[in-house]
Amino acid sequence: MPEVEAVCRKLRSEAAGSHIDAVRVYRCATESVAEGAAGRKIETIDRRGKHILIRLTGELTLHTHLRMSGNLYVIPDHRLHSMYARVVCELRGGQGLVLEDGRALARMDLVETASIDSRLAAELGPEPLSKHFTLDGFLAAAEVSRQPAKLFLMHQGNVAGLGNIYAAEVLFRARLDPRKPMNQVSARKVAALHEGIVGVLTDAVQSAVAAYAGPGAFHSEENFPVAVYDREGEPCVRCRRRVLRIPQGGRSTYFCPGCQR
DNA sequence: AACACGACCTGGTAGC
DNA sequence: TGCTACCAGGTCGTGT
Repeated sequence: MPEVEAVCRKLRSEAAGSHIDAVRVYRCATESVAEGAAGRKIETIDRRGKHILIRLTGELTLHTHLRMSGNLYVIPDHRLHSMYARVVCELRGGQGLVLEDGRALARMDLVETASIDSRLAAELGPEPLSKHFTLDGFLAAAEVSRQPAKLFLMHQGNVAGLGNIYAAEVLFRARLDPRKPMNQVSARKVAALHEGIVGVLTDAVQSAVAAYAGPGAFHSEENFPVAVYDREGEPCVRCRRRVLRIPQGGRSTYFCPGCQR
Protein backbone atom coordinates (compact mmCIF):
# COMPACT_ATOMS: atom_id res chain seq x y z
CA MET A 1 0.00 0.00 0.00
CA PRO A 2 2.72 2.59 0.74
CA GLU A 3 4.12 2.13 -2.77
CA VAL A 4 0.63 2.37 -4.23
CA GLU A 5 0.02 5.56 -2.29
CA ALA A 6 3.25 7.01 -3.65
CA VAL A 7 2.20 6.10 -7.19
CA CYS A 8 -1.18 7.77 -6.68
CA ARG A 9 0.28 10.97 -5.34
CA LYS A 10 2.59 11.29 -8.27
CA LEU A 11 -0.17 10.53 -10.75
CA ARG A 12 -2.38 13.17 -9.20
CA SER A 13 0.20 15.80 -9.94
CA GLU A 14 1.03 14.53 -13.42
CA ALA A 15 -2.11 13.03 -14.93
CA ALA A 16 -5.17 14.50 -13.23
CA GLY A 17 -7.02 16.72 -15.66
CA SER A 18 -5.48 15.09 -18.74
CA HIS A 19 -7.47 13.89 -21.71
CA ILE A 20 -6.93 10.35 -22.93
CA ASP A 21 -6.80 10.48 -26.71
CA ALA A 22 -6.07 6.81 -27.37
CA VAL A 23 -5.20 3.64 -25.50
CA ARG A 24 -3.00 0.77 -26.56
CA VAL A 25 -3.40 -2.51 -24.71
CA TYR A 26 -0.67 -5.12 -24.95
CA ARG A 27 -1.52 -7.31 -21.97
CA CYS A 28 -3.07 -7.10 -18.52
CA ALA A 29 -6.28 -5.54 -19.82
CA THR A 30 -8.92 -6.23 -22.44
CA GLU A 31 -9.45 -4.20 -25.58
CA SER A 32 -12.66 -2.88 -24.05
CA VAL A 33 -10.45 -0.80 -21.76
CA ALA A 34 -9.00 0.87 -24.84
CA GLU A 35 -12.37 1.40 -26.50
CA GLY A 36 -14.05 2.73 -23.38
CA ALA A 37 -11.33 4.97 -21.99
CA ALA A 38 -10.26 6.74 -25.15
CA GLY A 39 -11.82 10.16 -25.49
CA ARG A 40 -12.36 10.65 -21.79
CA LYS A 41 -10.73 12.95 -19.30
CA ILE A 42 -9.00 11.87 -16.09
CA GLU A 43 -10.75 13.69 -13.28
CA THR A 44 -9.12 12.44 -10.10
CA ILE A 45 -7.07 9.53 -8.79
CA ASP A 46 -8.19 7.68 -5.70
CA ARG A 47 -6.76 4.77 -3.77
CA ARG A 48 -8.58 2.12 -1.77
CA GLY A 49 -6.27 -0.42 -0.13
CA LYS A 50 -3.88 -1.46 -2.88
CA HIS A 51 -6.35 -0.57 -5.62
CA ILE A 52 -5.80 2.49 -7.81
CA LEU A 53 -8.95 4.17 -9.06
CA ILE A 54 -8.49 6.49 -12.02
CA ARG A 55 -11.73 8.40 -12.26
CA LEU A 56 -12.83 9.25 -15.77
CA THR A 57 -15.64 11.38 -17.10
CA GLY A 58 -18.89 9.53 -17.60
CA GLU A 59 -18.90 7.90 -14.15
CA LEU A 60 -16.29 5.40 -15.26
CA THR A 61 -13.20 4.23 -13.42
CA LEU A 62 -10.00 2.66 -14.66
CA HIS A 63 -9.56 0.15 -11.88
CA THR A 64 -5.90 -0.81 -11.58
CA HIS A 65 -4.05 -3.26 -9.40
CA LEU A 66 -0.26 -3.49 -9.57
CA ARG A 67 -0.07 -6.90 -7.84
CA MET A 68 3.51 -7.95 -7.19
CA SER A 69 5.59 -6.10 -9.71
CA GLY A 70 3.50 -3.55 -11.57
CA ASN A 71 4.11 0.16 -11.90
CA LEU A 72 2.02 3.03 -13.20
CA TYR A 73 3.49 6.34 -14.23
CA VAL A 74 3.57 9.14 -16.75
CA ILE A 75 6.25 9.39 -19.43
CA PRO A 76 6.92 12.50 -21.51
CA ASP A 77 6.41 10.77 -24.87
CA HIS A 78 3.84 7.98 -25.16
CA ARG A 79 5.82 6.36 -27.98
CA LEU A 80 8.90 5.85 -25.83
CA HIS A 81 7.66 3.24 -23.41
CA SER A 82 9.64 0.25 -22.24
CA MET A 83 9.22 -3.25 -23.58
CA TYR A 84 7.29 -4.14 -20.43
CA ALA A 85 4.53 -1.58 -20.99
CA ARG A 86 1.21 -3.43 -20.84
CA VAL A 87 -1.20 -0.53 -21.27
CA VAL A 88 -0.29 2.87 -22.71
CA CYS A 89 -2.76 5.75 -22.52
CA GLU A 90 -1.84 8.48 -24.95
CA LEU A 91 -2.54 11.77 -23.24
CA ARG A 92 -3.31 15.03 -25.01
CA GLY A 93 0.03 16.79 -25.24
CA GLY A 94 1.86 13.59 -26.12
CA GLN A 95 2.63 12.14 -22.72
CA GLY A 96 1.87 8.54 -21.92
CA LEU A 97 0.24 7.02 -18.87
CA VAL A 98 1.87 3.61 -18.70
CA LEU A 99 0.96 0.46 -16.83
CA GLU A 100 4.19 -1.48 -16.79
CA ASP A 101 4.82 -4.95 -15.44
CA GLY A 102 7.60 -7.28 -16.46
CA ARG A 103 5.76 -10.13 -14.85
CA ALA A 104 2.40 -9.25 -16.41
CA LEU A 105 0.46 -9.88 -13.22
CA ALA A 106 -0.92 -6.36 -12.92
CA ARG A 107 -4.50 -5.75 -14.00
CA MET A 108 -6.47 -2.84 -15.39
CA ASP A 109 -10.14 -2.81 -16.18
CA LEU A 110 -12.77 -0.24 -16.99
CA VAL A 111 -15.82 -0.30 -14.77
CA GLU A 112 -18.68 1.86 -13.64
CA THR A 113 -17.58 3.99 -10.72
CA ALA A 114 -20.56 3.11 -8.54
CA SER A 115 -20.05 -0.59 -9.06
CA ILE A 116 -16.33 -0.74 -8.25
CA ASP A 117 -16.80 1.50 -5.24
CA SER A 118 -19.51 -0.67 -3.76
CA ARG A 119 -17.54 -3.82 -4.54
CA LEU A 120 -14.43 -2.54 -2.78
CA ALA A 121 -16.48 -1.21 0.12
CA ALA A 122 -17.84 -4.71 0.64
CA GLU A 123 -14.52 -6.53 0.24
CA LEU A 124 -12.05 -4.27 2.00
CA GLY A 125 -11.65 -3.41 5.64
CA PRO A 126 -10.97 0.12 6.85
CA GLU A 127 -8.19 2.29 5.47
CA PRO A 128 -5.46 1.94 8.11
CA LEU A 129 -4.46 5.60 8.02
CA SER A 130 -7.98 6.94 8.24
CA LYS A 131 -10.32 7.63 11.14
CA HIS A 132 -12.29 4.54 10.09
CA PHE A 133 -9.54 2.28 11.43
CA THR A 134 -10.61 2.20 15.06
CA LEU A 135 -9.20 0.08 17.86
CA ASP A 136 -12.71 -1.06 18.79
CA GLY A 137 -13.43 -2.30 15.30
CA PHE A 138 -10.05 -4.01 15.10
CA LEU A 139 -10.56 -5.71 18.47
CA ALA A 140 -13.97 -6.95 17.38
CA ALA A 141 -12.53 -8.48 14.20
CA ALA A 142 -9.63 -10.04 16.12
CA GLU A 143 -11.92 -11.65 18.70
CA VAL A 144 -13.76 -13.72 16.13
CA SER A 145 -10.81 -14.86 14.00
CA ARG A 146 -8.94 -18.09 14.56
CA GLN A 147 -6.47 -17.26 11.81
CA PRO A 148 -2.78 -16.96 12.64
CA ALA A 149 -1.97 -13.30 13.30
CA LYS A 150 0.07 -12.92 10.10
CA LEU A 151 -2.73 -14.17 7.88
CA PHE A 152 -5.23 -12.03 9.75
CA LEU A 153 -3.17 -8.94 8.97
CA MET A 154 -2.78 -9.93 5.32
CA HIS A 155 -6.52 -10.44 4.89
CA GLN A 156 -7.73 -7.29 3.16
CA GLY A 157 -11.14 -7.55 4.74
CA ASN A 158 -9.70 -6.93 8.20
CA VAL A 159 -7.62 -3.93 7.28
CA ALA A 160 -6.91 -2.77 3.74
CA GLY A 161 -3.44 -2.52 2.33
CA LEU A 162 -1.04 -4.67 4.34
CA GLY A 163 1.23 -6.91 2.28
CA ASN A 164 3.80 -9.50 3.20
CA ILE A 165 6.63 -7.15 4.15
CA TYR A 166 4.64 -4.73 6.25
CA ALA A 167 2.65 -7.45 7.97
CA ALA A 168 5.94 -8.94 9.19
CA GLU A 169 7.20 -5.56 10.35
CA VAL A 170 3.96 -4.80 12.18
CA LEU A 171 4.18 -8.12 14.04
CA PHE A 172 7.74 -7.35 14.98
CA ARG A 173 6.84 -3.92 16.35
CA ALA A 174 3.98 -5.42 18.35
CA ARG A 175 6.26 -8.26 19.56
CA LEU A 176 3.68 -10.80 18.47
CA ASP A 177 4.27 -14.34 17.21
CA PRO A 178 2.87 -14.52 13.66
CA ARG A 179 1.54 -18.04 14.30
CA LYS A 180 -0.64 -17.06 17.25
CA PRO A 181 -4.37 -17.40 16.54
CA MET A 182 -5.90 -13.93 16.66
CA ASN A 183 -8.64 -14.86 19.11
CA GLN A 184 -5.93 -15.91 21.58
CA VAL A 185 -4.07 -12.61 21.38
CA SER A 186 -4.53 -10.39 24.43
CA ALA A 187 -6.39 -7.11 24.03
CA ARG A 188 -3.16 -5.34 24.99
CA LYS A 189 -1.34 -6.98 22.09
CA VAL A 190 -4.17 -6.33 19.67
CA ALA A 191 -3.84 -2.69 20.64
CA ALA A 192 -0.11 -2.91 20.02
CA LEU A 193 -0.84 -4.38 16.60
CA HIS A 194 -3.26 -1.57 15.83
CA GLU A 195 -0.64 0.95 16.82
CA GLY A 196 2.00 -0.97 14.88
CA ILE A 197 -0.08 -0.92 11.70
CA VAL A 198 -0.54 2.82 11.87
CA GLY A 199 3.10 3.40 12.78
CA VAL A 200 4.62 1.13 10.15
CA LEU A 201 2.38 2.37 7.36
CA THR A 202 2.84 6.01 8.27
CA ASP A 203 6.61 5.58 8.14
CA ALA A 204 6.50 3.42 5.03
CA VAL A 205 4.30 5.86 3.10
CA GLN A 206 6.74 8.60 3.97
CA SER A 207 9.68 6.50 2.73
CA ALA A 208 7.86 5.42 -0.41
CA VAL A 209 6.81 8.93 -1.30
CA ALA A 210 10.33 10.23 -0.72
CA ALA A 211 11.80 7.43 -2.81
CA TYR A 212 9.27 7.59 -5.59
CA ALA A 213 8.19 11.18 -5.91
CA GLY A 214 11.46 13.00 -5.43
CA PRO A 215 12.85 14.85 -8.42
CA GLY A 216 14.53 12.33 -10.69
CA ALA A 217 14.28 9.63 -8.06
CA PHE A 218 13.04 6.80 -10.21
CA HIS A 219 14.81 4.20 -8.18
CA SER A 220 15.95 5.88 -5.02
CA GLU A 221 17.47 3.71 -2.35
CA GLU A 222 15.72 5.54 0.43
CA ASN A 223 13.64 2.55 1.42
CA PHE A 224 11.72 1.71 4.54
CA PRO A 225 14.16 0.07 6.98
CA VAL A 226 12.97 -3.47 7.67
CA ALA A 227 13.76 -5.17 10.96
CA VAL A 228 12.93 -8.77 10.06
CA TYR A 229 11.74 -9.07 6.46
CA ASP A 230 14.22 -11.04 4.32
CA ARG A 231 16.63 -11.26 7.24
CA GLU A 232 16.55 -14.98 7.88
CA GLY A 233 19.48 -16.02 10.08
CA GLU A 234 20.49 -12.49 11.00
CA PRO A 235 20.49 -11.44 14.65
CA CYS A 236 17.33 -9.71 15.83
CA VAL A 237 17.90 -5.98 16.23
CA ARG A 238 16.16 -6.13 19.62
CA CYS A 239 17.30 -9.34 21.28
CA ARG A 240 20.01 -10.81 19.01
CA ARG A 241 18.21 -14.14 18.53
CA ARG A 242 18.29 -15.32 14.94
CA VAL A 243 15.44 -14.30 12.67
CA LEU A 244 13.42 -17.27 11.42
CA ARG A 245 11.63 -17.81 8.14
CA ILE A 246 8.55 -20.01 8.12
CA PRO A 247 5.92 -20.68 5.45
CA GLN A 248 2.46 -19.30 6.13
CA GLY A 249 -0.33 -19.25 3.61
CA GLY A 250 2.08 -20.27 0.88
CA ARG A 251 4.55 -17.44 1.44
CA SER A 252 7.40 -16.55 3.75
CA THR A 253 6.99 -15.04 7.18
CA TYR A 254 10.06 -13.63 8.93
CA PHE A 255 10.04 -13.13 12.68
CA CYS A 256 12.15 -13.27 15.82
CA PRO A 257 11.30 -16.24 18.06
CA GLY A 258 13.04 -14.49 20.97
CA CYS A 259 10.94 -11.38 21.35
CA GLN A 260 7.79 -12.10 19.35
CA ARG A 261 5.47 -14.03 21.64
C1' DA B 1 -17.40 -21.42 6.51
C1' DA B 2 -12.58 -21.74 6.77
C1' DC B 3 -8.53 -23.16 4.97
C1' DA B 4 -4.78 -25.02 1.64
C1' DC B 5 -3.02 -24.89 -2.73
C1' DG B 6 -2.23 -24.12 -7.60
C1' DA B 7 -2.51 -20.70 -11.24
C1' DC B 8 -1.26 -16.49 -13.12
C1' DC B 9 3.81 -14.60 -15.22
C1' DT B 10 8.79 -13.61 -15.69
C1' DG B 11 13.36 -12.98 -13.93
C1' DG B 12 17.00 -13.58 -10.65
C1' DT B 13 19.82 -16.51 -8.09
C1' DA B 14 21.52 -20.57 -5.42
C1' DG B 15 23.02 -25.10 -6.10
C1' DC B 16 24.54 -28.95 -8.66
C1' DT C 1 29.16 -22.88 -18.29
C1' DG C 2 24.57 -24.50 -18.23
C1' DC C 3 21.02 -26.55 -16.37
C1' DT C 4 17.30 -26.97 -12.68
C1' DA C 5 14.69 -25.61 -8.81
C1' DC C 6 13.00 -22.32 -6.19
C1' DC C 7 11.94 -17.78 -4.78
C1' DA C 8 9.63 -13.11 -5.33
C1' DG C 9 5.99 -6.86 -2.38
C1' DG C 10 -0.81 -10.34 -4.55
C1' DT C 11 -5.14 -12.16 -5.57
C1' DC C 12 -8.40 -15.48 -7.39
C1' DG C 13 -10.53 -19.94 -8.31
C1' DT C 14 -10.96 -24.61 -6.97
C1' DG C 15 -11.01 -28.35 -3.98
C1' DT C 16 -11.19 -30.36 0.78
